[in-house]
Order: sequence, then C-alpha cells, then structure tokens
Amino acid sequence: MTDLNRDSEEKQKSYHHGNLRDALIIAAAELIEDNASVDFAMIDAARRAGVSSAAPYRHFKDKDALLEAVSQMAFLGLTENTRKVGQLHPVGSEAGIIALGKAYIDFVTKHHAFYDLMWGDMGLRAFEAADIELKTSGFYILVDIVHQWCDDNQVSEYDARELAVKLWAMAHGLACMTMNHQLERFLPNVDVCSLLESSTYTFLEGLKHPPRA
Amino acid sequence: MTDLNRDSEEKQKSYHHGNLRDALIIAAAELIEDNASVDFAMIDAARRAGVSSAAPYRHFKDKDALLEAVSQMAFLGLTENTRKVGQLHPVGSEAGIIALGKAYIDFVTKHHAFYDLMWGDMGLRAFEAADIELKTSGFYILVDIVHQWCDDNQVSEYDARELAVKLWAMAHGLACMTMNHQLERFLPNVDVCSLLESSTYTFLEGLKHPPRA
DNA sequence: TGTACATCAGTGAACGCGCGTTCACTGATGTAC
DNA sequence: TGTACATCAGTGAACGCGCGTTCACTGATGTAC
Repeated sequence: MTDLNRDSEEKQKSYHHGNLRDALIIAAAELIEDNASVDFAMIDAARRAGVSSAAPYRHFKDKDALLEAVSQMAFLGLTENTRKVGQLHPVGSEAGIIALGKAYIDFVTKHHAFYDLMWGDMGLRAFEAADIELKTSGFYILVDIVHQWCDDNQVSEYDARELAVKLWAMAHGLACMTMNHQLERFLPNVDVCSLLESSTYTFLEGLKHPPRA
Repeated sequence: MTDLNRDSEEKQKSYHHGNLRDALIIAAAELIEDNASVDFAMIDAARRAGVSSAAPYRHFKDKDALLEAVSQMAFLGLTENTRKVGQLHPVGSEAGIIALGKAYIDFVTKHHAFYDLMWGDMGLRAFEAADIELKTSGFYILVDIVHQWCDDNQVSEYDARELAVKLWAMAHGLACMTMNHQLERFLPNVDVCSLLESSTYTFLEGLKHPPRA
C-alpha cells in the first residue's frame, strides 16, 4: 500500500467529514432513486454517507429538514435542465416548445420517486421555502417562448401564461400516464414523446383558428 | 331507554358484526379522506369499524390486502361516475367530451388522497387484480364518444384511442396541477373547468385542420 | 512556535414510540341427531 | 324441540421490528496568548 493510497484513505477516513451536509442530501437522493420510493431510513442515508446514525442531526434538525433539502435539489435540477434545453432553440419556435415539453417528461419520468417528493407535501413545503426566482424561472422560460410564438402567429390576444399552463398540463398529464402505466395499457408500444409532439402541434394549430363558435 | 332503543343497540353491539369486511373498507377509506393521506393505522380502521385491532385479520390477510380493496372501491367509484356522466350527453358531442373531462378532474381533485392510492404501487396492483371490464370500461366510454366525434367531423383517419388518451392526459394534467397548487400559483383565481373547456375546444379545433405542415 | 482551551463534528449505545401482526381465548351461530 | 359439537368471528394482551431521535462521550480543529 503506497503512501499515496494511505493519503487518500486517511482523507476519506478522517474523523471530520468535510461536507457531510451535501453528502447526506446526495445519499438520501440516491436512496430515493434506488428504492423508487420516498421512504428511506435516516440511518441508511447516514451509512451511505459513511457516518453514524446520529451524525445527520448536526446538519439537519430532523428527517423532514433533510427531505426538504433533497426536494430543493430536485427543483434546482429541473430548473437547470429546463434552462439548458430552452437555450437550444430560438424563442418562439414550435420546436422549442416541444423540446421543453419533452425535457419535462423526460426529467419527471426518469426520476419518478423524486417526482412524488417534489409534488407531495414535503416537496411543496420546500417549494414554498425556495426563493421566488427558483420557483418561477423554469415556468417563465416556457412563458417567454410561448409569448413570442403568440406574437409570431397573430394570436397575441391570448394570455401567454395561460397557454403555457395548458401546454405544461399536457406534458404533465402524459408524464403521469407514462408513470402510471396507463399509456402502455391503452396504447401499447406508443412513444410518449411523439404523442407530446403531435398533441402540441394539434393544440397550436387549433389556436391559429377561431377556437370557439 | 325504550325496548326499541335497546333492540337497535343490541343489534349494533352484537358480538358478531355482520359485514365487517365492507365496514373496514369504508372505515379505511374515510380515514384516508380525513387525514388526506394513505397512511392510516390498521388499529384506527378497526376502531372506526367498532372492533378490536385483531378483528380485521379475519377478513384481510394483511394491511396491503385492505388497501387493495379500498383501491378497487375507488376505481369502481370512478368508473361508475364516468358511466353516469357519459349517459347524460349524446355520443359524439363536444359537450360530452368536456363533461367527461370535468367529471374526471372533479372526482380526482375531490379525492386527492384516493388518487395517490389509486395510481400508486398499491392501487396499480389492485388495478391489475381487477377484472378487465372494470379496468377498461371507464376509458372506453370516452373512446366511444371520441370515435363518434371523429366520424362526425371528417377526421376519421385519426385513431380514437390515441385521441382519447390525449384528452385524458389533458384532464389529468390539469387535475394534477390543481392538486399541486401550481395552477393557482401561476394563474390565480382561474377555474380549472373553464381551462379544460377551452383547452378541449382548441385541441378539437386543431384536429379539424391539417395538424402538421 | 508552542500550549491551553473553547468549539465543533463526529461516535456508539440506547430509548421509546408507532404499529402491524400473532396468540390463546371466548362468545355466538349453525347443524346433525 | 332440545342437546352436543364444530366452526366461526370476535377479544385483549402482548410481541417485536423499524426507525427517528437523544445523550454522554471523544477526537479534531482553530485560536488567543
């Protein structure tokens, strides 16, 4: 065993962890992903972070506080993801609107357990506790792109915020039905992304024509 | 205390319950509604049904079995509700499609905790265990009405099942966002039913026009 | 530069509560004769 | 019609596990002098 190895081992095994708070958040997140459930045991998160069962309480008042932190991390991840995808497309393009929807579905279905956490009681508390920018910026990326689309397509009397909500709801619903396995039950072998795409096109097409008699 | 009263009391307090199985299902359902959470204690369900903590195990193998029964009851309720609303409108009418969507949103948002149960792991198991008719009849009420609409509107090349899924997803998404409180956050004071209505009209309008370039 | 001391971040054992489930039992019910 | 007996549906006490949380402690770190 070389000195180098001993060095790194000593670093890992040092009495003080260094950044246990973040390590616990990550450990908890991993447990939630692995078990596909929000119900993880505090002691497992501690073990995973390499500390004893009491250590977490130096950094989090109780389990709820840790869950809240995990939830905030998840929201941050979703927002970052949205921002990144939004930048790939010109503002106002239908491709951009669809890409955001797909990204949302992708994120949510790939993190099913997180999803429960984020939109459950605990997550909503975390959401409320988060700063206003984090809370709304993801949504307003969609609003901006939709607003420009409205201007470009002579449907500017339409409220972009309302339209964004409707498009979000479409994506959300398809994501839920994917996770529910209702989609594969009633439309076997269908691709949720292509469903989102055609739905979005249809919806936008409908907006270009008088929506009601 | 009259004899009449004694009579009915004796009936209630008789050693044998009569229909404890159903009483437990109802008690569990009530607890879930009251606590707005799927996490109820077995002993509370028993107490609510007026029996001791061990009695439920004469009728259900374990707690999961009781939950499964509650979940099946919920699915039955949703299906019945859908059937009833479907009968109120002519097959193929847009009003009927919208009414079904509204009924779905109404049922789901008014039974938030049930919703978690139905679409969670436990509920899905119950769903699989249920007979095929119960599983699909609710959905196919929508499919039928949508199919007729397609015929009436010269979009018959469209797969009615796929369209029904899309409409369901819209309603589902709006229901989720209502329960999430995202709807009121981004569109304060908006009525989810009027959102569903305008979304549906827009979507159907889009179908009547070539959906893609 | 070294020493004393306050503070901080861990340990490991144990407490205690909630709750699902079991067990030996007892009262009620139905049926054969 | 009455009696004996099997069976069934309850009781009440207790077990035992999972797990969140606490407590007295100890090793590490930083700082004043």
